[in-house]
Order: sequence, then C-alpha cells, then structure tokens
Amino acid sequence: MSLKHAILGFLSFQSFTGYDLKQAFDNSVAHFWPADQSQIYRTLKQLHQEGLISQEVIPREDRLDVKIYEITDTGRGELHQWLSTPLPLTDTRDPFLIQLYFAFMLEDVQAIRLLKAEMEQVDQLMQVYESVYQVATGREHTPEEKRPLFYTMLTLEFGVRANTWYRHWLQEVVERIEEDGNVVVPFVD
Amino acid sequence: MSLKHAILGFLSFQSFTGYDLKQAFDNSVAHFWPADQSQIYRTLKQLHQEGLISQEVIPREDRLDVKIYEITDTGRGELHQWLSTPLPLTDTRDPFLIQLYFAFMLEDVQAIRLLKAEMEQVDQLMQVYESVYQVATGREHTPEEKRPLFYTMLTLEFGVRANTWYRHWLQEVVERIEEDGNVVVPFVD
DNA sequence: ATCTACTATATGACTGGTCCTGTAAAACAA
DNA sequence: TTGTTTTACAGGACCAGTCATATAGTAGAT
Repeated sequence: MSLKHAILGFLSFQSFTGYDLKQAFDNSVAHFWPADQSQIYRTLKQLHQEGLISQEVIPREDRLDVKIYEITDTGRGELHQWLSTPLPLTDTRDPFLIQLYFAFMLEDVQAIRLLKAEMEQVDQLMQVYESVYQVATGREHTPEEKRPLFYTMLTLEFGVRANTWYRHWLQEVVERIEEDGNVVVPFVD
Repeated sequence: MSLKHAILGFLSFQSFTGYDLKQAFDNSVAHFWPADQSQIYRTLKQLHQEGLISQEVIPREDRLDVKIYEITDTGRGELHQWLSTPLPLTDTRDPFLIQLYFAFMLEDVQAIRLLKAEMEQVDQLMQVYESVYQVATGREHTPEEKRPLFYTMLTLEFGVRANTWYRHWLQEVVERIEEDGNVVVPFVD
C-alpha cells in the first residue's frame, strides 16, 4: 500500500489534481516507484472513500469535471503513522538472477553476453541518474528546501550507489568467468 | 514471465510434480524469486496448454491424481531462447525509499529509528544468507556439479554483496544525519 | 492409539498494477 | 489554419501474485 501513502505524502504539502500528481511522481519518485496514471486515479478514488483525502469538484461543461484533492486530518494522521512504522523488508523478484541461475546451461560466451547486456543497461540508467543529480544539485535552494532536498537526494544516492556496486560486480563476474572459470568465492561480510 | 521460465529451467534437468517444484524453488531461488504454491500449479497448467511441458498422470483412487511434468522439445527451445535474450532492466518498487523520501517530515530521531530498523532487517537477512552460503560451500561436489554450483553461488553472492553495500550505506546515512545534518553529497561514480 | 506433519492438487476471492482506449477542450507550433 | 501536444478524467480487459480453504491418504511421533 505504498502508492496510497506516497500520494498522501505529496498531498501533505499541497493540493493536486490526479493529472498533476502523475507529473509529480514522474519527476521525483519514479525511479523507485513508477506510478501508472490510471492506478493513481483509482487510488485517489479509494483514498477519498476512506476519508483520507477530500475532493473539490470543479464542474466543466461537455467535459469531465476537474477534481482537486486535499489531504484531511485523518489522512495526515495515517501518513504520519505509516511514515514512522518500519516496514518489513520487501522481497526482491529479479528476472535477471533467474537467467543467471540457469546460465550454467549456456556457453561461457553466451553467459558473458548476458552480463554485458546487463552492464550496458546499468550504464544507461546511471547516465539518467547523473543528469538528474546535476540538475537537482545545480540550482539554488532556500534554507527551507534544504531538509526535503536532503532526503530527496538520499533516494537518488541510493540508486547511484546501488548501481555503482552492481556495475562493478557484473564486471568482476565477467572477468572471473573469463579467467579462472567457475570458481566460487568465499562469504565476505 | 519469469516464473514460467524458472519452471522450465528446473524441468530441464529432471521431471517434477508441482509439489516437488515448490520445494525446489524454496531451497534454491526463493531469495530472488519466491514462488507461491498455487501460482506454480496454475503456471504448470498454462505451460502444459502451451505445449512447453508434458504431463504424465498417475491416477489415485479417492484422491486427486499425481501429475508428473516433463519438459518438451518446444519447451527446451523456449527456455534456451529466453535464457540467451537480454531482459529489459526491471524497475524497482521500493516502499522503504518512499518512507525515506518523505522522512523529512519526521524528526531526526524518528528518521534514524527507521534507518536502524531497516539495518536490523538487513542483518537478519544476511545471517540467513551466510548460513546458506556455508551449507552450500561446505559439502563436497563432483566435477559435473561445479558449473551449476558456480552460477547458483553467483546469485547468492549477489544477495550478500547487495546487502553488504546497503548496510554500510544505511549506517553512513545515520551518521550523516547525526553529525552534519542534511548535507547533500556530490555524485560519485 | 491418536495426533501431527507431509505429500499432492486445486479453486475462489482478492489486490496492485499495466496497457489500451475514449472523450474533449485548450494551448501552441508549423 | 491545420495539426500536435497538453490538460484532465476514467473505465475495461488483463496479468501475476497472495491468501485462505478444501480434500485425502500416508508416515512418523508420543
């Protein structure tokens, strides 16, 4: 139920239409929580039914009404509650690791092709991250922006660090396959 | 469609019943692809309809028949095809990062509580990984097992490395919040 | 002798999410 | 002026996965 709370999060600093929320997601949290447009609308409906947000309807002739959503006190309560409660660890579901697991059936060259393809994709992602990073750190900020920005940047930093590590590891694996062929390395913490 | 291919993967080295497949998943790939029992059965049905696996029905009186699944040539083809085709990068969906993103609304102590809770969960996971690692590297293997084992261990190594990095980062973030308060660090590749 | 755990399959209800399609005005670009 | 993009909402079909529940025999434990 994270989309729900992410929406509450955004609505906690200003009111939004569904459309605007979609933009907000796209240029802030999309890298760790891509949100589908129709899913946003459905969730808004739901949140409204639960009384966590209120709806201001602006009627338009010949067109669907515009709906501006505002967080309610109950909503704020729920948000704060959720934010301060530790979540259970999300279990990963990584298709690439399935490929890797069964890659022993492939020839070395094939396995390496797979790893290199993955590396290229990581590189592309990293370029996106880097430019977002530059844009975000480039502009000036007021002192009030400092705190939110810090946390925003943490999530971006997460992405960068995760992929940096991952990229190195993929490279290392390729080298291990090429050089010493299938040697299991010991557990190191 | 990775469950489908993981099942094909397992069936490519021996025949399985749905029940046995569930065991196989649980003690080999569950850490990056947990599989639900009913989902396995439904997928087997589907794979059978698609002609990628064949079914040997062993009738039992007063009880549901046992079904032993075997991979077909078409199935092998499909598996090999899938294994050698690079997948698009999976997009992450990480609820903890949503919490972190909005954690600027919390007080430092609260945010740190969240980070520490996450660290503890990582520690627990790591203990599981470590024991699995010891068990797997502890026993003897025949030369034929070497290659599959190498790739199996890679997926485990992935988990260990990812969490090691993550754990360090979480610790570092806690320290940064405690010490210098909300300083954005530059992009480093 | 009884109770629990294991083997084995399967369905229904539900959830969160994706993709596609439709509607329609307004703003902007060629 | 024509065509494209943007603003704005919403529903249908679909998909993978989860959770609960049902059935029923067999094996092992107390």
